[in-house]
Amino acid sequence: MEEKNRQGEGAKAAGGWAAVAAELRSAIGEGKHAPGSRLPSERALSEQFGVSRVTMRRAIAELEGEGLLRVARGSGAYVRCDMPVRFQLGDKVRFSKNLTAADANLTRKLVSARDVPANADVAARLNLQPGETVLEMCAVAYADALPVSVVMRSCSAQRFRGLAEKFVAMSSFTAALKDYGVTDYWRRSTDITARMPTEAEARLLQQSRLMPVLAYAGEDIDAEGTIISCQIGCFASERVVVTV
Amino acid sequence: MEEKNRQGEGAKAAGGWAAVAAELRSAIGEGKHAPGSRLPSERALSEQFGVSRVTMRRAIAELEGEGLLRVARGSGAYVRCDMPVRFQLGDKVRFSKNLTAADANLTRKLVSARDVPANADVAARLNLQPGETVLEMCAVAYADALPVSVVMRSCSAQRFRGLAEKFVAMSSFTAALKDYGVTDYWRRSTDITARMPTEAEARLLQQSRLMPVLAYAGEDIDAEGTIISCQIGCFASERVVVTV
DNA sequence: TTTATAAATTGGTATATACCAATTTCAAGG
DNA sequence: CCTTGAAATTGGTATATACCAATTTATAAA
Repeated sequence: MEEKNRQGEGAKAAGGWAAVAAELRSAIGEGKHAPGSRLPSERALSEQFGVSRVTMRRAIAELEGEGLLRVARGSGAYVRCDMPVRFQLGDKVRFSKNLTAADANLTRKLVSARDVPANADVAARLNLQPGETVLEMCAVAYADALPVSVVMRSCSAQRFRGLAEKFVAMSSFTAALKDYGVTDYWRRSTDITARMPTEAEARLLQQSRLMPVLAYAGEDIDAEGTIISCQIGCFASERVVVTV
Repeated sequence: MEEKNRQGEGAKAAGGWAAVAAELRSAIGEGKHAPGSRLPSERALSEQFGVSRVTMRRAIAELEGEGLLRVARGSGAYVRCDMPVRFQLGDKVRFSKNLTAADANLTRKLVSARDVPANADVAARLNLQPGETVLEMCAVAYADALPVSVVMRSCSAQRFRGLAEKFVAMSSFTAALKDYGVTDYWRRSTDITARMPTEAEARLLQQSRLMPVLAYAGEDIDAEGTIISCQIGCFASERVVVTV
């Protein structure tokens, strides 16, 4: 049926999707594919490299995971122009230039808000009884129109009744919280780890499902040490570097 | 040749690898596959779910990326027993119970050490001239035999000549640095982000290439503010939660 | 019993093919 | 010039099949 696979006796060095990925990676690094430009189609590339489309796709997925490519269905694969170049061909890593979040225009958008009974985890973190009603808000943060984080914020529904509406009106949590007697608040602690995004998160962050996110969880407290809210969210790793 | 694909008219709901992954995820969540136990082979599962082995593999890869499964070539796929359960079927995230790194037995092992000319990035961070020789050491940190991080540490080769040997002998950087007049040192700042591991990193961390790592970069300074070394490394996200 | 070897099992890679779905392109119509 | 809609392009998903590579299991030899 197929031509009796000749894996191993191939002429192309160590063959396989990894070799194809390495070759493509080098070609991009050498400027053979300009940043921002579109790569040839998968079908064309697979022919060019002398492999099947499946193998070609595997190689492309690898580079997408590295942040070198951005793949758009129906359109094509593009060389990322903000060139993170986090990877050096050895086993060393270089970080992208600090995208100065300072001078970026940060905005927030409320995606959803609803009252739900607190589960054990949230109840413990908010010092509430399990089952007590909490206001759960999902918001996306943007830096100059680019989404950088999506966060699920939970707080007592009793104490902060109507907070969601106030936030939408004022477009600021800090301002909205003032109506509840919270003049200032701080982050008590933050837990950070890395994981793959859910489909919803990838969509909200406008990032590939193959790129991980920087996940975090933490609680906000006011001057008296009372817990205001707890947050669980994630940053788009391709656009955010957290400095501690 | 094949039986004319009937995608879309399938009987299995929304069909596709995502549906298979969801079904398998639920089955595991419901305890139909005990933690630590081995799943049926890919070939058996694909038959059981009524999909091709390729599709089955895609679904399994998804769950491996979520940290639910550990896949071992030649052996099988196992349900992870430390069950992180970071994902909740909605769009919420729950964190694993803090693996108390405090009472874990932390050890370090030097993987490699060599003198190399500093590239622009390292030179700038160490306040050296580009091309000046730096000592580049690669070390892996273990918590109770489990690798948790791999780090590439660079420092001036002139000032810290023989540091690698001293570290191996004393098995402690802090102790070894005392021989160079460094009584104490601090972390100036740390940049954190998430990315996929290189093949070498995945091997050293004994983790799947489908699981991301928590990447970091930072510099150590002594009491006078002089830069001692700069580090670029990553944590195994499946085993580490960084608390800030 | 232990060791060495062969066979079976199981995941990993690769090919060819077919069709779906989103996007882009382009020609016709207003 | 703009809009509409068909056609082409391009990535996404799926099947069947074959062979490679690491591991495990069974078997034979010492």
